[in-house]
Amino acid sequence: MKKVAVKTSSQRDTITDVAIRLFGEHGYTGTTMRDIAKAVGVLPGSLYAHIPSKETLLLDIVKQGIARFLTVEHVLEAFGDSPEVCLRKAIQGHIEAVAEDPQRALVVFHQWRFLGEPSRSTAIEMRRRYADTFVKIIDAGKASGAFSMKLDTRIAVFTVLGALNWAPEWYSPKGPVTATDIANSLADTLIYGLRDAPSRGKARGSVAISRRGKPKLA
Amino acid sequence: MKKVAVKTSSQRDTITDVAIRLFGEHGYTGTTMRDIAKAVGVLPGSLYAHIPSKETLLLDIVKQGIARFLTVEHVLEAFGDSPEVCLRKAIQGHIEAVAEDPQRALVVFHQWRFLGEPSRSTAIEMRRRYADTFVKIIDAGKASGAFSMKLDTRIAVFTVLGALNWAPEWYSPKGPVTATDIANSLADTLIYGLRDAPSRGKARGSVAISRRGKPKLA
DNA sequence: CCTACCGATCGGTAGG
DNA sequence: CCTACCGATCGGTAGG
Repeated sequence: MKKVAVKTSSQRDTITDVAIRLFGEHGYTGTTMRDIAKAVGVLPGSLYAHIPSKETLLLDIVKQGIARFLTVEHVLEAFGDSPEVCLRKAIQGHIEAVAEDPQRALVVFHQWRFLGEPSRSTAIEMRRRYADTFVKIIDAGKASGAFSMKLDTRIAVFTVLGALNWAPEWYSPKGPVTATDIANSLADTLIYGLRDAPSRGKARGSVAISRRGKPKLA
Repeated sequence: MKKVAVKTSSQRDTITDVAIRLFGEHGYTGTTMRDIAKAVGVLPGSLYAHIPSKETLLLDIVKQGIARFLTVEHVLEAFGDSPEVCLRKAIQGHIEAVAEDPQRALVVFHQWRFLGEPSRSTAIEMRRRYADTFVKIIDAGKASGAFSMKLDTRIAVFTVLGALNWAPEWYSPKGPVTATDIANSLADTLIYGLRDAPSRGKARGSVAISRRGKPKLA
């Protein structure tokens, strides 16, 4: 027995949803308002009865999209969790958000650049805050001994986020493996990879990663 | 004592180089021929004395770019190398190619979609061949026992390539860490991560990654 | 490589 | 949400 009144989405929601798909596939600059109008089923000018501009559409998608990813911040609140469990939960949350809408993830990861100021700075700050969740987990892991102390936190975070952010490029709900299995596979590889190992950093005889200056997370 | 005749690059090379930077920063569809002309220092129509079209410019950049990455295929020829050493060399080669020109890498990874057929299919085939290098290394590692037999090769390759392909988003030659150190850090994390571990695949009690069908590498 | 220009298309609007 | 349209800009070309 399913509720029949599933909530009629507003026309603005329809436009936003169409824009996510087109921005994801052809990029923001590669999508025209006429493309969106045609896919929605109205004439180009009619879109402006529901939205103020093309850029507002992108801003809404990016802001709500990053906000969705930011829900994984909750994993930090479970104090009982070890850094490994914390990282696994964060990876699961991230892949869940990707699987929920891979095209939206693509827009969030690549199209925010086309926002004008000050929207662009807002998006960058939200992304920075998201990355910071992973910084905290990895730093906690280094402190607890779960992860190698030889790790450069900045590079470790980019390694993890890189592997995760590539997922929307290949994930398909019709693919052979479920999102949950993908998340656990990524978590296994990344968590084991961050552990200490006798040979780490000795590959070319280097004692540790040499720095030219202060660490800095973009 | 340096040779003074450094080779005067042709105007076409200049145009291509400018296009790499603009396509990398604003995307193919976000860059106009007028943008390129202004940056080169000629009037828009003058570009067509050197190139046939905007898309030819993209095709050249993408083809030469992937070809640069394909030079890492050579690591497969060293039969004496263990899969671990092979993977480390491949990662080093990849990061070298990224560091050599991060913007070109960005175009190779994201702008090939805007090629029309049959160029697009050619680019996809070259990318598939590149990914196949990593498939072979990981399969060899699974066979030799270097990497976990529980690994799904397809997911493992995407994990590695995801971490590597994200590098141009954050790498800077003026950054605090050298490209060589970045490559070795990535190699450490990924190689250790792919090894077998008692708890792998047991995170949620799953015996192995369940499949809905046959494996398939995009 | 410039002058001068082409038809097509862009994001967006006035008025209903 | 449509009709009808705006000025700006697009990739590309002819002729020199």
